[in-house]
Amino acid sequence: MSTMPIGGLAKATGVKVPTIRYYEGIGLLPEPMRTANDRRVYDQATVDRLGFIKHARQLGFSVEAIRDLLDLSDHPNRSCEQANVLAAQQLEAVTVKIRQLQALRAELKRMVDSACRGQAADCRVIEVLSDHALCKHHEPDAPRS
Amino acid sequence: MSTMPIGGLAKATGVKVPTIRYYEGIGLLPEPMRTANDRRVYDQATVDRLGFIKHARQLGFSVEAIRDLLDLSDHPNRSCEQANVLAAQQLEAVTVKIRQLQALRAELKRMVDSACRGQAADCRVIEVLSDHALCKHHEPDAPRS
DNA sequence: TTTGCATCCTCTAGTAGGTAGAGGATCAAG
DNA sequence: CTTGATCCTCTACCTACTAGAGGATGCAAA
Repeated sequence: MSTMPIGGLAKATGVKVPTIRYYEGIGLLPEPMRTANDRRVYDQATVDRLGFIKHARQLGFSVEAIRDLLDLSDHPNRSCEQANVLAAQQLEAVTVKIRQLQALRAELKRMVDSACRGQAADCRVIEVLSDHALCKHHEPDAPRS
Repeated sequence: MSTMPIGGLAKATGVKVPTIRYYEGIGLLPEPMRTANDRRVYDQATVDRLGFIKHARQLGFSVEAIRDLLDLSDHPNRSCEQANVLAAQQLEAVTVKIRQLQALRAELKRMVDSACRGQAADCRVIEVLSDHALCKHHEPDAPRS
């Protein structure tokens, strides 16, 4: 009943077909059963697992972190200490990134607000980019995208 | 006087040596003069140009956008209209990303705040990840890191 | 002068997290 | 029975770099 081909799993979860195969390749999803003609067959458990993965990716967890979280989810009698640690780390990482982006946004906003209508020679945007001293954020690191 | 080898340029700008060669390879930096022994020699103009690139990267501009911005910077009599557009686009992209990350942070915070001390079976973190319905953000797209 | 370490060169491959396409087999509907 | 959608594997591409191999050179101390 609730068995489906890879396209069905894709529709059920909103994860693209090549991405599903990719997750299988890197071991996030187990190798599924196959039909006589080598087509993958999935069940509801895989829908749930892939939903978990998708949600975690949306929250910005790395594939490696997800591997650990799935492992915990697969072994409910283990301590969930590590899940807490991973979540806290991710929260911290997101908080830091927001701060970086806000500094960045402030500088971009100043650039945009003073945008000129003339030639590049007088362009504030170009000028600010040319002279780091003109801007107020002096972060040591670029916000890693 | 102000000519220097690639390591000097790296020190002067804070951009790593392999990254400088990479920028040359993709055409962001012009091919520099060479000594008799094939070593790259840079001048102050390149320091400035690389500073421009670094700053723009810190602001999150893509290499392609930087290519356009450098092109404008190289032709000061062109209209800077496009620089304004690029800056505005980048501002918009950063604004959107901040909003996404804030929604995400809220959900992570809820997860972390309700962290349990027990076994994975009862873990809120695992549970929330397993069931998207438990969370309040229903963004269609993942925040593209 | 020799030793030895830092710096330079080119080239290839790896990173994360996928996406895109080639080339071919198979399924399901009309 | 044919047509179009879906499936298969495999390789290559994406961004923006980073790491390392393998070898040549520069510069300073002993």
